[in-house]
Amino acid sequence: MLDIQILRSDLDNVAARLATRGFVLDTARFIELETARKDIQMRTQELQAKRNSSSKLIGQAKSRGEDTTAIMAEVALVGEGLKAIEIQLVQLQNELQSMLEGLPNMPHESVPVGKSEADNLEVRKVGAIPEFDFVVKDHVELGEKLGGLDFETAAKISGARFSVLKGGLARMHRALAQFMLDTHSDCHGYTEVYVPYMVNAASMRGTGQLPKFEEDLFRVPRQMGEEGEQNFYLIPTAEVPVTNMVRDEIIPLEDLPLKYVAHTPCFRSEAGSAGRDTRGLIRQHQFEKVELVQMVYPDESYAALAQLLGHAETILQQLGLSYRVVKLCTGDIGFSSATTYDIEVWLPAQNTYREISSCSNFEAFQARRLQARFRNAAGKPELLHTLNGSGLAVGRTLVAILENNQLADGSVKIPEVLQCYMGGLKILSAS
RNA sequence: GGAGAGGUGGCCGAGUGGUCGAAGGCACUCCCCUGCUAAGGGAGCAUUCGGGGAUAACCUGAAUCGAGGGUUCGAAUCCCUCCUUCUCCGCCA
Repeated sequence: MLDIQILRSDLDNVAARLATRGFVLDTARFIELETARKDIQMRTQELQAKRNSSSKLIGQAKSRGEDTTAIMAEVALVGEGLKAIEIQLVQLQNELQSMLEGLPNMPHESVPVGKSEADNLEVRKVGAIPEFDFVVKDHVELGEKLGGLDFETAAKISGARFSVLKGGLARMHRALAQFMLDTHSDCHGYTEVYVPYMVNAASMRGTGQLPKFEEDLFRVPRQMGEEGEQNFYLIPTAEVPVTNMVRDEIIPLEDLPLKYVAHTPCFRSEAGSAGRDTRGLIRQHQFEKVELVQMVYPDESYAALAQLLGHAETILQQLGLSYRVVKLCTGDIGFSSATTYDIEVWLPAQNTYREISSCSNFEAFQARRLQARFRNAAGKPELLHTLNGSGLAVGRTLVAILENNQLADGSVKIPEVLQCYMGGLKILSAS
């Protein structure tokens, strides 16, 4: 959520910056709502002040044993007027609030202006692209040949876009998550956390998935009390539960930065991407991810983003995978993000780089919704900056290893750093 | 699932209809005192949103005592619904 003060004081500039990401801010509507809000709010508060002071007088008069019927009648009249105008005020504030919640974050000045992913900026390429002297197989073929990847059974028990992993593949999948968790907590200073996979609506709202992106989520209806219904939502990323840990909190300055790593499943309905990546593990309703989350002092958030990106890259380097880092342009960054770097891993069978991590600085955008603050040197609460990034998406990492480490006979070399997680095994073969 | 007790400011903790945004304590900030031990005295110290002011200091209004609704001229205090925490029992991984 953007700071409404900025909208009030610098509306045209905000509109211009949002326009770079293809968002049209209805400035006329904002001004209209804001003007009405100001008027109604002032009138409401005037009446409330009158009621308060009169009620106070009644209290004083009664304690002296005086007659209060006249003044009470007068205040009752004020109360009537108040009821009506308070309803108006609440309506206006709700409209303003939902308009505000619908606005995406403003891109950082350093973000390249562009319309689509075609305009993203390649920052660096790391690692040589592997060459093969045989025709490469994709991960689906490799996995099925190895007997460890089974989409038909997954379709039977759940449906499309689910998978069953078996044997060595299942174990490598687990090994990857362990390796990532251990690396980030032992070497990069993150505290490992275990968190709920279902969260309430307030949490989804806090990190910006709601109200705008409900269609991408899996909702779990839940009967509450007599008639009330209160939904759970399956998390689309660990970002949601982990970042929400600081919702409505004031963190002591000396505790910053907070750095958390969590391994969770992620659930996405992918409503908008029917027909894309229907083959294989690339795009699933359920996948696993090791997520890095930081809450930091505002001045340090860009340094923290660079670090966090490096932490994610370390994993790819240690696995021996080739990748590139891309800075997303204004037209391609996510709703809540001010700056995003994607890490894309090389997939031989697709002959291209594919996203395996996304690292973002949200600045105060999430913190404002979350009321996630710290106490600054002057002792005043101030909004934190929040960041997160995948470190990494486990399923896609598995895909990358299968495809990049394949041998001519369809067996797959296990990266050295994973071998200790796999009982010393060096190679996956059909056996 | 059953029974009971709670949810108040950064923390602890008073407060059962009226000058309470809220006693007291702790922590913190500033000043004074004291040459020295986790000593004493004084002052300040919630958040959010408005209005004024230089988008300062500051002045001023409103809202907020788990959430939402209700009663009332007036609610932290009374009523209703919900959420949540703790204790005991049951059950279970």
